[in-house]
Amino acid sequence: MIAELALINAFLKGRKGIYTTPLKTLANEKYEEFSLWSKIGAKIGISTGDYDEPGEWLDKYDIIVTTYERLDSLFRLRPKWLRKVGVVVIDELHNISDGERGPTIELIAIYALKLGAQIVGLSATLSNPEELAEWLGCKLVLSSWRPVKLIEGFYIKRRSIIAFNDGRIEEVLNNNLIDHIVRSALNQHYQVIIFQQARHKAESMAKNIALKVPVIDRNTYLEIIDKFKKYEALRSEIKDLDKLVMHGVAYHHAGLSHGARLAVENSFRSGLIRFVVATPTLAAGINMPARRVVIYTRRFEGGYVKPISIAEYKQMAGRAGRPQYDVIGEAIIADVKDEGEGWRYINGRPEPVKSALISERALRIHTLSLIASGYVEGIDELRDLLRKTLAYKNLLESRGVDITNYVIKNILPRLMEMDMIRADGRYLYPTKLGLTVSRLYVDPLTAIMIIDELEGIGKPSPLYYLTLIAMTPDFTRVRMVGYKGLQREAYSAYESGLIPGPIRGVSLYDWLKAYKIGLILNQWINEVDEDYIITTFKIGAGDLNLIIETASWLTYAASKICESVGLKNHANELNKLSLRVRYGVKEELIDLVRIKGIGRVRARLMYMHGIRTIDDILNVGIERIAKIPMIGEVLANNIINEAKKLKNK
DNA sequence: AGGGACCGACTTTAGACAGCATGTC
DNA sequence: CTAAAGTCGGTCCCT
Repeated sequence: MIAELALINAFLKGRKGIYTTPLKTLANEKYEEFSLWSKIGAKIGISTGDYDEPGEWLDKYDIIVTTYERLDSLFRLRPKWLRKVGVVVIDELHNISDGERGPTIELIAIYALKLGAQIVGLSATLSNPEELAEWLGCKLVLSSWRPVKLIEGFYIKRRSIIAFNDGRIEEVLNNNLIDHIVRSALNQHYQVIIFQQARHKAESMAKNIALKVPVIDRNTYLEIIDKFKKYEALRSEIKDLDKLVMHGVAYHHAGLSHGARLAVENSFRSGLIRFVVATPTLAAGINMPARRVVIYTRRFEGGYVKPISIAEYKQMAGRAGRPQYDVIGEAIIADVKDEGEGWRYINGRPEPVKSALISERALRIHTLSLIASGYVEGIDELRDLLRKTLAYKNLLESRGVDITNYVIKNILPRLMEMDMIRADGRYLYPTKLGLTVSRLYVDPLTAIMIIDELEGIGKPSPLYYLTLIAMTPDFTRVRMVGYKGLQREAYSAYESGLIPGPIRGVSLYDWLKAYKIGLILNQWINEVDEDYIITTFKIGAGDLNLIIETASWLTYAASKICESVGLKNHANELNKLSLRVRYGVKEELIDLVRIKGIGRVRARLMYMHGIRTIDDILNVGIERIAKIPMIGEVLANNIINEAKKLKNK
């Protein structure tokens, strides 16, 4: 409400407002919510990687909803309308301590301050808001109001009870927590979300629960299956989840396709599904509360098992209680080692957030962007700006270290070696490469790895390019399993020149991972069926999507990077490859797939029926197109119209 | 010979943003 | 640094 007041206040004064969130789904949600304000004439816009409207275009909107990275990218492009921005709202501000994405938030805040905009930071899990408010020059507003009362408790196995913080004790029958939770939920007719910390645990627990729950009625079951079909979950996913939803149970994690996730969320919200076992995907953002939430707290990380943070726990506990239906919500911790730990989760404050703008990677990326976008034109200016960061403040206070020295002595020279930045006395300016890299939103190191590897080699195969981009730091964060057995195969591929060797700084495992990603993408661009790919490579549909998305972005970026340093042949090859990755097609279908309404499957069918170019479509006549399987008259008509449009361009 | 219980070695472990130009099957 | 589940292949025993 406070954020909305600030946005509307700015609008009434003729200023623009920006609302920035960590997730695309959250951005969509806010965009829809804010659309209400069109009643008073405010024009609402959205800008994420999914819907782009290039920088200058957004001028027509009064309130713009973005993701953090998108806003950072907009600030770098410096469209003229930025002058008109009166307020920047940063949602889920605690993310500032996230190692990957926190630095982006920090930079957004700095840019906004530089614009003189009012900043509104929002967070429900922040123990040091005073510190952040002071840094941002904001006034702190605290509120503990919550639409539904939250009661927290934990399971004490030794005594076979759940102890709640309102003093209530709940007996656990047979000392079997999940059995008890399921039984009470069935008796009292409420829904439960269980948070596990590993995908396989979420899946196996969902299967166990399904065994304890009677089959639901057939119509409800069919309704759920319909949703999976409507949202376009893959056949293999429906097959896996079928036996669970039959009992009103499902699992939910990022390995599922977007469609399968939507189907689970939607079925739960409409009460068709009673139990969902999820990983922390459901903790942030998605509006899917339940009367009861059960939380497992142990996660394997960095070589051993450790408990999740209080902040993470609070984030998940916050899912308990549905505003329209419940008077209270209950969060139950399932696996504390003793009572002390239980109370620490319940009564403890979330860990104070600290700046993450201290890693070499983050500083490299953002130092380049500051100079490339012209916010900083000299060393002294750079130093002044860095002194405004939270990182500067945190490091000076905790260790007496001045981070600006590190940037100027280590990061800056490295960027100059990469020939992305040049200095003229104390004046700093970007090279063409530096400018390109910053605009493409890639890590400078990614660009250097690509250039170094491709310089001086001829025309490698798609697999070579794909393995290369999969090795870059912008890609290695993608999860991948089952690559250890590929060592021998990878070496022989390397020896026959099919793939690049491990580039300096890339570990053996990252190289093998890259090879497996290369193999997967190579299948994808050769039109192998999605279901077949995920089964043979043992990855989730969601994982495949992430790989495709990332590869499509990075092949495009690689193409532009090659172009900027005169590697023209590679630029052309990579450009073609990026289209092939985006659509999952062989080269001969690139022309057809440009048409709205035609993807990889229909394009192949048309090709087999002798329609191979846009000209063919315009020449053969509607009957022949409508006769092709999966294409009817309506679609054929649309296809012809779209082809005409493309032809006239 | 075939089936199944059992055992030990080995593998794996959360999430999700970004370019560009417009929809997919 | 505080683990646990699944997979795979082999062995042993019974029918």
